[in-house]
Amino acid sequence: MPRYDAKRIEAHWQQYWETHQTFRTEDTIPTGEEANKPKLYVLDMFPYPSGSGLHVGHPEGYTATDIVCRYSRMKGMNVLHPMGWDAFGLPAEEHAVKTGTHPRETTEQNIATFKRQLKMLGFSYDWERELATTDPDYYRWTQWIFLQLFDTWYDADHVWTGPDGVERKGKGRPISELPIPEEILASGGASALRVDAAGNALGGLTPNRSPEVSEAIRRYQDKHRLAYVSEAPVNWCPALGTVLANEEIIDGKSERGGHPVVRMPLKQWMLRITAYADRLASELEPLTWSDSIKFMQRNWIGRSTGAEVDFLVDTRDSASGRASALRDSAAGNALGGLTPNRSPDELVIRVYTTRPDTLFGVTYMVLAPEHPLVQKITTDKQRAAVDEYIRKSSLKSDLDRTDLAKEKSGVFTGGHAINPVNGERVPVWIADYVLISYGTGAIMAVPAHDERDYEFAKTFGIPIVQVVAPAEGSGHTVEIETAAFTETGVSVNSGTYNGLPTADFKSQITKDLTASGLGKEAVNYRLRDWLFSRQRYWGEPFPIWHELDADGNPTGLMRADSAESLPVLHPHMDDFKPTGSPEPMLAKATPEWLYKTDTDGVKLKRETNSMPQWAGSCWYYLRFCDNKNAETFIDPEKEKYWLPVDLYIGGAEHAVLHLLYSRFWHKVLFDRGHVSTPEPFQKLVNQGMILGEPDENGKAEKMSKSRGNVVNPDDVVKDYGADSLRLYEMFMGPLEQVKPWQMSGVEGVYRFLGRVWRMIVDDRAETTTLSAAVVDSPPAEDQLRMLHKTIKAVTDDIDRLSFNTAISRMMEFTNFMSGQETRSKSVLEQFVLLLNPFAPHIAEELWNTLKAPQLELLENAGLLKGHNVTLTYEQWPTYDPALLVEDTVEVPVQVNGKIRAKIVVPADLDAKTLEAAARSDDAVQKHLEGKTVVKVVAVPGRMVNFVVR
RNA sequence: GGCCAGGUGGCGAAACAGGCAGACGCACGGGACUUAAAAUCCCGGGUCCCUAACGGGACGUACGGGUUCGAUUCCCGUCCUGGCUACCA
Repeated sequence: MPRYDAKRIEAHWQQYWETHQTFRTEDTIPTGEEANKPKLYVLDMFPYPSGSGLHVGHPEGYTATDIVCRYSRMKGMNVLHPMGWDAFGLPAEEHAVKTGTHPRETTEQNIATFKRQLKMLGFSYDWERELATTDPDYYRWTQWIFLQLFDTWYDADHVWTGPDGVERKGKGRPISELPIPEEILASGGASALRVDAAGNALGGLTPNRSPEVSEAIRRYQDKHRLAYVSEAPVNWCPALGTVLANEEIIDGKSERGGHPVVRMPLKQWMLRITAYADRLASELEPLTWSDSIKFMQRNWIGRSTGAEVDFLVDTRDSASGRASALRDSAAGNALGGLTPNRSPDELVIRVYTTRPDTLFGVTYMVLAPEHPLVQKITTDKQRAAVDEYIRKSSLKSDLDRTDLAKEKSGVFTGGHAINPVNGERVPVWIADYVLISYGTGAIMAVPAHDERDYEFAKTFGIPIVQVVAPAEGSGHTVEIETAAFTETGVSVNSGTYNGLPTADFKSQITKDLTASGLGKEAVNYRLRDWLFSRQRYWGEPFPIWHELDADGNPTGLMRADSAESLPVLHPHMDDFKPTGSPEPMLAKATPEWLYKTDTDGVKLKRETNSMPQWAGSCWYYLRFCDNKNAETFIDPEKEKYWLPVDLYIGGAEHAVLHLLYSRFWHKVLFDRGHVSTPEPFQKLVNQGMILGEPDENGKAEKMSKSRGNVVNPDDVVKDYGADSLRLYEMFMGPLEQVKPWQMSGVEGVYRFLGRVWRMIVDDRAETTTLSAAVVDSPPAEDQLRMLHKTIKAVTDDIDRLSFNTAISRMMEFTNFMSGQETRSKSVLEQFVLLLNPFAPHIAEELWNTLKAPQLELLENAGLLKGHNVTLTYEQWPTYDPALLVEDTVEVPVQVNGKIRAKIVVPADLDAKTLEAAARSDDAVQKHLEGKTVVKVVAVPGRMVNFVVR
């Protein structure tokens, strides 16, 4: 009993918190007195409950948020601090393939383990709000949000003012409000059919419209939805049995497991995140996120501005041998004399460039091997070589393609195109350094001013024409024989444009191209639409049906499940083995699950893809505010009260994926009026990774099973207790920094807690009683001053999430106080309150020991209630600034910047007197002897510096 | 290659606004208590030099320059480490 017994104390208080629901946040929005409390929503990135249990990396962020929450409760805030499980995902399904255990069973076991471990660490979560993305009550609403995406199109020109009062351009609107082009409305033969598309929720169908027109409208709408089906080359991973998003592929291999990935065309669900690219980039600005994360997001979105330029194909050497459409006058005029109203059989290569000012330097063009024009412009002579190149590059995985990055490859198609600015005939090549998925899939190559083009031109002996010269005084030099010049400058060899600075040239040529119909300003994004379907079992089924014709073939038309019919549950399955083909797992479901006939007699087949793991994590922070609501995904009042998340802490590995997807969904919900804030996470902090224990060379590596350096929180808690683990993880160093684990450091904070214990408790007594040194009398002045210094330091440190320094200040307090023969009880009580956010179990125990007489009185009077016992809702200590002022200070005295003496003077001594005091010091005089003082700098209370010669 | 973050004792680190570099902790050394050990408590410490000692001096925050009375802190250049990204036209 007398010794600091972490195990007993922690078990007792965890039990207490549980039975008294100490950390329960009221489900209703506070009213009356309570409404004056500021709200604080503090969120952890919820974990994937893996089979291996909690890792010491998890409690790092969780402890940080827990400190903020416990501190804020004591500051009188209404705190929301929930926890849940990102529980869909491949490992549970892979386990099912191996053992036949249903993924739900594995998932539930893993959740139980995680929950036990988190409770063991004493985090102050409101467990009433627990949720798992795999709960039907949860994914019902994931499916519902998908239907919102399915029901939304992006109106890029719509100018509107959101509930936040900010004017925006571009809005997600109901698909029923999508304007239908006249030619579609007229396509059914019925002339001038007037349609009020806005009036109809379901596909804009009106009874007086011909079936052909209705179908055309539906197909048109389907092309504009934020959730749409597209057939495109995607990343198929045979080992995982699923397609993967670009974001999930690293160096041509799957991020999970490192399996090879091949590209093949497949029909897949896509989410139109590119529509929100601009807003996702620009609305990042006001958020309190680290610059590096903002930068990574902006980079991922990769907005660039430039121009699209049309190059007419010179058909005289095309394989088809068609009559030339090229006017021979082409070369005559500045802009090639090409007229905008071209004949339909002319072939045009449209390129995207950020440097339209280098158009005069184009010496060849490149199409991506997959470009649709390749076949048309390839000459018979080159056909064999071109086909061979296409075949080879299609076989290459992305990995091979990047591996070969150093060596440029490509083949001449035999075709030529006409440079619109000077009418020159330029050869057209294909090469895999041009990607079909970016820009137009074709480039104009300017070897003189682009490194990649330069390298390619050198490899294949293509001419290099310099059209930009360094601006005068820029300090740049050009040696076009050895390297490309990629800087901006002044144009040369560019006809009438000569002498223009790059920026001016860009805007001028873009204007001229636009005027002649040969080009236009264009914006491009690195960001691609989000591939949203997977072929696995353990993910959310899509709430979508495909219409079948009389023969049972899909017509390409779709129907959505009604919101009321959700959730779409998983079918029962015994066999979880991947099909080995891109055929989804759910296609193996029973016919009852797969097929139905709708009320209008149309046969329907279920969508058998499932959603990716990102889906559930895109909106969980919303559901925490109202996790039991059966009517809607979140009550609008609760959403308004709790959102946005005030502090979000998690690993930097989610810098672009989860955090971008989540923001995208949130913006769609915002546009559709379901949430009131444009952004979900106001402040974001990334904790640094915890590395393994350093080896004998002092080198620390990432924890991993294969290195055998994984630290299990269970073991640490067993040996030292949860308070020590929490304290150590915060004491290691700054939260955001990468730092190595050192078990001896845990020992150190454990010793500190022992000192705190003995500072207050008599560790030789039979029961937990106060140390004889603790006296119930007014504190001595130095104790009081130490306390107030500590209160200020700890408070300031928590406010800036500097937990390591907060702990060291509490250590200083303890070192000082332990040395005092009598310790004021009131001072110790205040200190225990400061300790509480960091080491809550021992703090509760000490608080109750210090408060025992008062508590006993209350108990005898029958007034003892839960919140009288726990210190959770005690007021956070405040400090008196007057007590922090020292009477005297030690001031360093420098001579020529070198410290020669330290003098003790009254703290408020003015500069003149301070200088005199410094000058009279013996050591200073010695250094001033025989020298001339040219200048004296005296800063009251800080320092004195004599400048001598 | 590009971008971001960082480089301070044997180690993790601190110095928040240009003003005493190394708080706090670990490891280490010495001492007390003990039959002994553990636990606990006390003391010590950047490096080098001078001194028997008290004490004193020089150097020191990756490296080289600069601004300043004064630089770990600001500026320029170089090197190294970690992270992200990678033919995005």
